[in-house]
Amino acid sequence: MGNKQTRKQIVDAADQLFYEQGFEHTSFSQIAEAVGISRGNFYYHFKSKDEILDAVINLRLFRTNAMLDGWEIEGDTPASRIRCFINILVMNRAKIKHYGCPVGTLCTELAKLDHPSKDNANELFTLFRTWLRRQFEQLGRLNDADELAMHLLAFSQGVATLASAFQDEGFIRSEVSRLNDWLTSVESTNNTQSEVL
Amino acid sequence: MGNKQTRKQIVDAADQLFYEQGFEHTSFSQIAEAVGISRGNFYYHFKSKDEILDAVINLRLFRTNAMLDGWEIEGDTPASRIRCFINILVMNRAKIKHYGCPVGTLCTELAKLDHPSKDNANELFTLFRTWLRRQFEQLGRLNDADELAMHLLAFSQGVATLASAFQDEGFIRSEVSRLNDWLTSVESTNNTQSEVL
DNA sequence: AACTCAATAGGACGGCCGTCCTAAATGGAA
DNA sequence: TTCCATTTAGGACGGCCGTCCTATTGAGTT
Repeated sequence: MGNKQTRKQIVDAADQLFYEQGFEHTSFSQIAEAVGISRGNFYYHFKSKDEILDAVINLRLFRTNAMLDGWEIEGDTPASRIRCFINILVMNRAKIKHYGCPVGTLCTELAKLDHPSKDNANELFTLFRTWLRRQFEQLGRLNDADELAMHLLAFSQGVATLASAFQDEGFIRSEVSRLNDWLTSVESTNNTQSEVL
Repeated sequence: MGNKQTRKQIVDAADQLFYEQGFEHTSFSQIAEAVGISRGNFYYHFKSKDEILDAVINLRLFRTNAMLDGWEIEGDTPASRIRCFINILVMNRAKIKHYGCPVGTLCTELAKLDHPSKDNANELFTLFRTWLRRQFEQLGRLNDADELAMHLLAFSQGVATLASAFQDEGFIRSEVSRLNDWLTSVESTNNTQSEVL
């Protein structure tokens, strides 16, 4: 069932449009135009718009998992792996300036819509949280690994939100520099001591 | 022109609905029902939905200004005034858990819609930024007052976003406690030294 | 009581939305 | 070539949207 090629194109186009314009604001016509297919043909591949959303979220979950797995190989120390995470802010700074964080903005929108798929979207956050927690545990912070993970996650979110509001890529760079200093200080302290954020 | 009473009711209802459901997702019918007037009567008070949005943003700007002015009187030291800001996270934790930060979520939505009023909404952030910067200056941090203001603003945003995604009020409390510790450390260092966040 | 004008109710309008239906095209298997 | 299942195009549908129009209400003035 379903031409996998076309289906993939639809999900990719929806993924991008949902990010740039939001889920609700994106119409079938726009996705159809982006893919180059007719509007009516949609319902051969998906029964509803919500089903496309689920496919987009699953795609993002898959990509995120792959990215995190890649960092496990790439970084040879827990700290360097965490720096991979911190660096996505810099790497994606142009898009973040325009559209904010793909995870945060989607979760925020679905929460306001009280959308059935909002928990699926929140799972994206959980993915990062769990992964970061494991890195901090490997760093020796057994007692507060989850706290540090949430802390880092929260601050990244805030940086993305403000960078978008103030249209300021420089802010991303300077705050990432701060974050790296913070991580260095976390590395050099034992796990009973609590850093000042 | 315009019954000020009804107009105020419309703006108040829209303010709340825009916060809880988002701007785009809120319809005239919903606002009309909330106020208890007919849908057609709207256009006597406002020419368009965008005009209501502008009125809502102006209302929020006014309220924010009043709140900040109040804190200037309430807090007798710059640090205690900043703690007023930090504390709104705790005070509004129930609503934040459900709907996120009213400023951040609105700015994010309008940015995605590329809405003409997005700059007006961003002015809400600027209000906080400028006020916080002044407090940090009065704290003696002349060199990095704006940086500290943005830093605090960003982190508050992130806390609100994650608290909403994970439906976790406890996270707000613990991160606010961290923020207060951070502020204490900022107080006790001179302005040439940069804290680790 | 007659008049005025701000304020309201209610519905008409064109448009786009998500959804659904059906006929046509496509392309590999027999 | 014929057949059949997959895939596509295109339009119909009901509904809600934001917008606009007009008749009516109602309170205050003279």
